[in-house]
Amino acid sequence: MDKLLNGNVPIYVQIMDAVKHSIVSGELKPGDKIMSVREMASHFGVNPNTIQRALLELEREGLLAAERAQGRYVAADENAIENLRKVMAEDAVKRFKDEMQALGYGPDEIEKFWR
Amino acid sequence: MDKLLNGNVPIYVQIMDAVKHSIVSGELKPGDKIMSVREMASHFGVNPNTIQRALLELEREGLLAAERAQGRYVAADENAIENLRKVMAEDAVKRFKDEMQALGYGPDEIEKFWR
Amino acid sequence: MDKLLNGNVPIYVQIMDAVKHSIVSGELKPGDKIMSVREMASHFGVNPNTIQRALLELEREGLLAAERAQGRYVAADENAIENLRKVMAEDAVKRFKDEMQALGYGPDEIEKFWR
Amino acid sequence: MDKLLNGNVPIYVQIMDAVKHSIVSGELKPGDKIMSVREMASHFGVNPNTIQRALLELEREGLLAAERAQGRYVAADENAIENLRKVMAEDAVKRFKDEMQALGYGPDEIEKFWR
DNA sequence: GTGGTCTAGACCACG
DNA sequence: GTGGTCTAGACCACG
Repeated sequence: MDKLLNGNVPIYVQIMDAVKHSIVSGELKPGDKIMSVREMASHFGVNPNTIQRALLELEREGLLAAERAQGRYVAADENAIENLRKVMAEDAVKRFKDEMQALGYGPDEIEKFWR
Repeated sequence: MDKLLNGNVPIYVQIMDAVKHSIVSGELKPGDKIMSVREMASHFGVNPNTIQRALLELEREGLLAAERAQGRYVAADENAIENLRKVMAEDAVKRFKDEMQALGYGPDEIEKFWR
Repeated sequence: MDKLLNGNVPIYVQIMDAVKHSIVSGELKPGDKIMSVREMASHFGVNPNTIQRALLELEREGLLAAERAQGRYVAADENAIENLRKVMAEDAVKRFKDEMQALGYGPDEIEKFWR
Repeated sequence: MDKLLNGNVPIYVQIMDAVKHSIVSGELKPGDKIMSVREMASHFGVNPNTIQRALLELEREGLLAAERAQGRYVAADENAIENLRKVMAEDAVKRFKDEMQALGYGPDEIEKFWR
């Protein structure tokens, strides 16, 4: 019997994920200004420092950029976004396969669920 | 931008899921005695009442049964377990498809990730 | 000589029964809002958790439904209520027959008490 | 919504009832010796004083009698027992009718449950 | 306000 | 020992 996960994914990582989803889904396009730290903090109901950390991390990944006194915008170009989408999809696929395997379904049997 | 999930899956549901996984994976077989309420409580680090609730729910689903002073055991037969496995797999498939769609992949494009 | 019953019907079952009686007697009609958990707890002089358990059980039976922040209401329609009334009556009949049999009255002899 | 009964039938009355049932069912016949106070106390898991009170009450009703150093026996004759049976049955009938009425069944409708 | 979840801990029946 | 019930009380999400 496994241990519980009890939601131990850090909030700032969840924030990063939400922003990434907004980007790959096209809701946010290259160059678009994103919400201010304060706005996001109240939107998600978390501390502004937590938002700060998530956005800094996303800057390091090259997805966002900040311009002093102008706010943050999407820095990734179409190419980078397409890449991100692929990586996130592969992640989802991996998690899915693991889940199916835990249920006792081998790679071949998964096909059955597609027809 | 979606709201955060912030781990709002109730602990008792997570416990139910852990037990179900133990059953469909074959770790627990029909008739097997499961851990006592107190054991599970200390194993998962939660209150015995939370375990109680999860196990009662699983009894209602017909997966477990209790015998006073003897403990609980797996009440589902092979058939019921096979059924549960299928339902859980279909659930996983649905969640996966939703996730892929959120990333902008249509049903057809998902196929690409299998070759 | 039988053992004593010593009132071992759990309180939450007694609560369920009280609510069911209110419903089949027409005191509570389909769609009617019922007392809040806290109100019932103080009305019956028991812990809110005990009420909670009784009401959850009744939800599972489809008699009640809850709307977050709005309270609970009677979810059963006239048909379901009529059905419940029948089931409860058959239960009462069965208990009565058992009691009469314990007193040494066969099914035929019970008729005498009706004229 | 009614108040709960919460098992408020006094234990000594429940004991009386158990003895009466043993008598009308024929398990105990006129003249039969019954269990000692101590035996009954341990059988029912209650205080001997509670048994004492129940048996004294039954003596007052003429059902039992005690003989110093010999124990108690059934003092009622066949006639008295037959009478007791009738009274208890009428009680059961009354309680049953009340229950059915609470469920919304009139005296006539009760007949339906007999065919 | 409402219901939903959870903890901490007690006491019971049963074998 | 085991599961079953109950209390007291906290904290949460939701509107």
